[in-house]
Amino acid sequence: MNKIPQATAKRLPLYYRFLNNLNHQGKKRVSSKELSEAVKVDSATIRRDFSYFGALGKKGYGYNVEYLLGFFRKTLDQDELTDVALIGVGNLGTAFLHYNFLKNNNIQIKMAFDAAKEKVGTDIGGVPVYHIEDLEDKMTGIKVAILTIPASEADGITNRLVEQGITGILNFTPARITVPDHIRVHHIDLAVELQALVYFLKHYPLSKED
Amino acid sequence: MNKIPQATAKRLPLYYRFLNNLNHQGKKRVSSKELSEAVKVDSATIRRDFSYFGALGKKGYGYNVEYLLGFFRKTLDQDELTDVALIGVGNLGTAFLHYNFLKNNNIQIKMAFDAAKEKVGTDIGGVPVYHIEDLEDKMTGIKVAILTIPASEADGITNRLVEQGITGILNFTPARITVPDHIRVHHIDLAVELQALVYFLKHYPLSKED
DNA sequence: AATAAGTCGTGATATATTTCACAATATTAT
DNA sequence: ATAATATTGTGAAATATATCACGACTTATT
Ligand SMILES: NC(=O)c1ccc[n+]([C@@H]2O[C@H](COP(=O)([O-])OP(=O)(O)OC[C@H]3O[C@@H](n4cnc5c(N)ncnc54)[C@H](O)[C@@H]3O)[C@@H](O)[C@H]2O)c1
Ligand SMILES: NC(=O)c1ccc[n+]([C@@H]2O[C@H](COP(=O)([O-])OP(=O)(O)OC[C@H]3O[C@@H](n4cnc5c(N)ncnc54)[C@H](O)[C@@H]3O)[C@@H](O)[C@H]2O)c1
Repeated sequence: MNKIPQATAKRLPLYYRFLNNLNHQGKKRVSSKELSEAVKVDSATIRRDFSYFGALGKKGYGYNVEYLLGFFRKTLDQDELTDVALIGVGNLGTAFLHYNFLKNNNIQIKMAFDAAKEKVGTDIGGVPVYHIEDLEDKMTGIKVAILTIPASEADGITNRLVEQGITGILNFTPARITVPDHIRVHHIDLAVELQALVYFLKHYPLSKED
Repeated sequence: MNKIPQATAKRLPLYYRFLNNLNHQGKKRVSSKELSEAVKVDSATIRRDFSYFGALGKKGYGYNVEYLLGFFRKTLDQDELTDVALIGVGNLGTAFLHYNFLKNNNIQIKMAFDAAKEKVGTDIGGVPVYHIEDLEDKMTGIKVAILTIPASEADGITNRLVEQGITGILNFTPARITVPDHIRVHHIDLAVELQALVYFLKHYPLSKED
């Protein structure tokens, strides 16, 4: 595809969500300056981001909310549904199941797996929980997994997911898992985020928000 | 302080944790190459990161695990305890309370707040839950907060936190909150992370891990 | 119709981060 | 001892990202 910078790609879902809000509020037009205040991204950065997709706005006017939203809906494939499996129905996994990302987007946790007998067979937030031994049977066709198991289990389960044909993993365990090159892993390391915040507070006082 | 790049600062807690692991395993030395494989960061980047703190290794040898660990312990202020308050004891907040980041570091959730009567007065994972109305009374001295309330409540609570003297917020709500310049906010937007992962899978196939 | 105000899209520039590649040095093997 | 091997620390180059600043165009106002 075209060359959308990764930094831009990471902001797209954010723009999408705020445009959706504006649309629900009945707003018809929006400037990069207004959007900037809402999402806390510099207005020049927003204009640059949008410009990778062509000229979406009008000089002197701004952007048409509905048009922009429709454009991003296509670009972000909001019309295709992506099914996701969640592995590890513990504290964190259970929170995700209750939340379910479905709310206003195109991503849905379709099934969950756990090793504990008492969790298997239940239904949390409308998502069935299967035994981890049934992973290979049940998970056919699912390409994305959320990992919320203990760190010690991460490598073993990852290998099974790779075998099964996964293409993306959102990893909440502190383990840095090893996968073949064609598989994408995003790590969200909550303890590291908290430590980094504290480090910044002590060592970079008064700096601006990030 | 000196000029540690932010990108480097964000990796420090990660290095620290892996060095800790190595130390527990009884390992005495480690090379940037080995560390690179463990944390999935290019070895040149690791050497560059370390070099901001001076010459911590020995050519032809690598790094002494114990020495490096001691160095980072001081640098990351692992000896000072940072107290944190959590606001919003719902699905996500409860998971964090059970986890408590205390486990192997210097950060501790000291108290939690919620608006729901049935949660107030309880004790989750050893952390007392107070009523949100008592925020100003109870929270004296605490400089960091984790926000796990509904998005609609984010602005109001943020203002109260700012009044109370907070300096850092880890915000899990989808709202982009507004704060004065001297306050640092890190957003962790789980829905955005998942959407971004899916976007990358569809539009950047076969690219390497990030 | 003319003027003023607002806003985009983007070339140019600034800043930040990563990676290459190699001299210098340490360790290990013979 | 000597040679072979390993590994750091860093200048230089490459890449990535953010921001400035302004011409061109749109809309609103008089
Ligand atoms: N809870 C948090 O706030 C938090 C914060 C940061 C990181 N994490 C990380 O997220 C992960 C999950 O944390 P948690 O608090 O939910 O832990 P948890 O212990 O509550 O949940 C883990 C779940 O995984 C299941 N499990 C264990 N082995 C399994 C296997 N082989 N296959 C399938 N399921 C298996 C367990 O039965 C349990 O239900 C951990 O790696 C933790 O370090 C959690
Ligand atoms: N749970 C998830 O997996 C998940 C994922 C992504 C984002 N989030 C975001 O995290 C936040 C929390 O999510 P959740 O699933 O835990 O929601 P939740 O509804 O389970 O919990 C919210 C809690 O906040 C409390 N609360 C409400 N108003 C309050 C106030 N004014 N002061 C103090 N407490 C108040 C409620 O009583 C409740 O206990 C939300 O903003 C949500 O969008 C959650």
